[in-house]
Amino acid sequence: MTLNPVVMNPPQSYPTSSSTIPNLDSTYQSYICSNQTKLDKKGCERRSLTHSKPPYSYISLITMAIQQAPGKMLTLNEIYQWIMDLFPYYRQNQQRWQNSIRHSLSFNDCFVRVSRAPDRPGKGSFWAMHPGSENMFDNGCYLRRQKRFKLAEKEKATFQIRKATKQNPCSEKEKKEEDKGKQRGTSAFLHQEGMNEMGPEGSFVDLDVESAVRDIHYDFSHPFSINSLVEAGEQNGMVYRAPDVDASAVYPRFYNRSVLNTS
DNA sequence: CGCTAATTCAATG
DNA sequence: CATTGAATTAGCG
Repeated sequence: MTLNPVVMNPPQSYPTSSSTIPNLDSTYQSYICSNQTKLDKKGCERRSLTHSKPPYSYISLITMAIQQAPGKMLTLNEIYQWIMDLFPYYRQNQQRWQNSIRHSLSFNDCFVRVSRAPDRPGKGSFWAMHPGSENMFDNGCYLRRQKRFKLAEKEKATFQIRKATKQNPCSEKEKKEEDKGKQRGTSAFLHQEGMNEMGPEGSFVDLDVESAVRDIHYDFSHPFSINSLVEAGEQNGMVYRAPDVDASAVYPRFYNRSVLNTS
């Protein structure tokens, strides 16, 4: 899955409608631009639009969260946290959007639940990307994908990730714990079975979670990837700096909604 | 405008 | 926390 397609140069002009959002990067830049505090005609400081709704679908947000994770898998709460840390908008109405996140995780085949192995106790299971969903956003990060990633009923019923062991840390914290521990050993694997007509080899396929989940060619080192942008933001004290543009012209929908919600 | 992806409400385990 | 359904909203070709 590549959320940040081949756009080496940031757009000189920003999209004027949601239908022209080319990819995650310019989308993010535009979003940041729309969040700049402005002064209204009376010179009064208008509420910062930091809380405007991010131009990403829940599918995109979840995918980004999981991909930026060292272990390429996160627990529900870690996903919530990542989203809230990056987008202030989601610090509000948590009950509503978090329910939507849960619905997305369960409903979309691109997300697979990874149950915890005995050696990694904790609350809730992990969520990872299905290995076959890597090209979901190849045509750019749209609010809506062209096609939904859907598994055949056959595969859906038999495919599942069995366990997440310490070989698959999902956070920096756990990563450290793992480091002082040992390396290979317990089995973490993708488990597929039931395809009897495929013979012994095909009827039971074990794939290492590490290769199946972690080694998907994510490309987040791209200079304009969201991660790079986020890092840049953090280095600037989370003070997003962007060209001065008219936010309402970029994302009128988000802009207006935010204004209406101003409290 | 039509198709269908995404979001929301919410019941149930 | 996870799954599912039904109804509604809303991107995008």
